Amino acid sequence: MPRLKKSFFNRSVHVVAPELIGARLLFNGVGGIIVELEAYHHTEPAAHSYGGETARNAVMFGPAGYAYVYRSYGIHWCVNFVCEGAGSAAALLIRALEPTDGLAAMRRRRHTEDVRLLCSGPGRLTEALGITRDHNALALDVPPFEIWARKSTPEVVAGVRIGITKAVELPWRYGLKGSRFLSKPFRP
DNA sequence: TGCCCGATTAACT
DNA sequence: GTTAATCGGGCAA
Repeated sequence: MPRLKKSFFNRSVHVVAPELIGARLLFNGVGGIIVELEAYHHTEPAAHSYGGETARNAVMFGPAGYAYVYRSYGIHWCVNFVCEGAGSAAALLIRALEPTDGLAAMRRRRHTEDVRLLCSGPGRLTEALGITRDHNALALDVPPFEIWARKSTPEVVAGVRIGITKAVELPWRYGLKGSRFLSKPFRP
């Protein structure tokens, strides 16, 4: 399967999102299958880019195919894939992986043996992969990032996003149906 | 400069 | 189900 190039991300965030479910994300060789993500767009108030460009969210306003990393609750790091290209300020928050590569490194960083607790959550997966602010604005199509296209088309489900207080009704959360590695189940 | 609060998690009851 | 931890962005003063 081909490694995804920047052009892959240069489309509507809602086209890219379901195509990334089932894709493999590696960071320095550590990672797994993307099973959950959420879309954000500058036209809706839950997005960091909603209020316009600032020093923190500048990467979201740049070209597609780059990583936007931010600090969450002063404790965790979260990683997004910028989509749609300059001006759209759209991105996909990676929320959960099914761990497949570098399990030993993940267990060491996460201080747990339980494979279900390694990457099931946006803050957990960045800790497991070793992603921090140092990696903000890195390109997604060259190391340390590697993103591999999925081999088949999985069943994708959608639902409302998690942990937000604005635009709560938008069904912009995407997941791999039936995965046991989701950060939370999807409501039927 | 000060204050509020968040795209979360883990450890509680 | 509830809550502490922890800190930088964004905005009011």
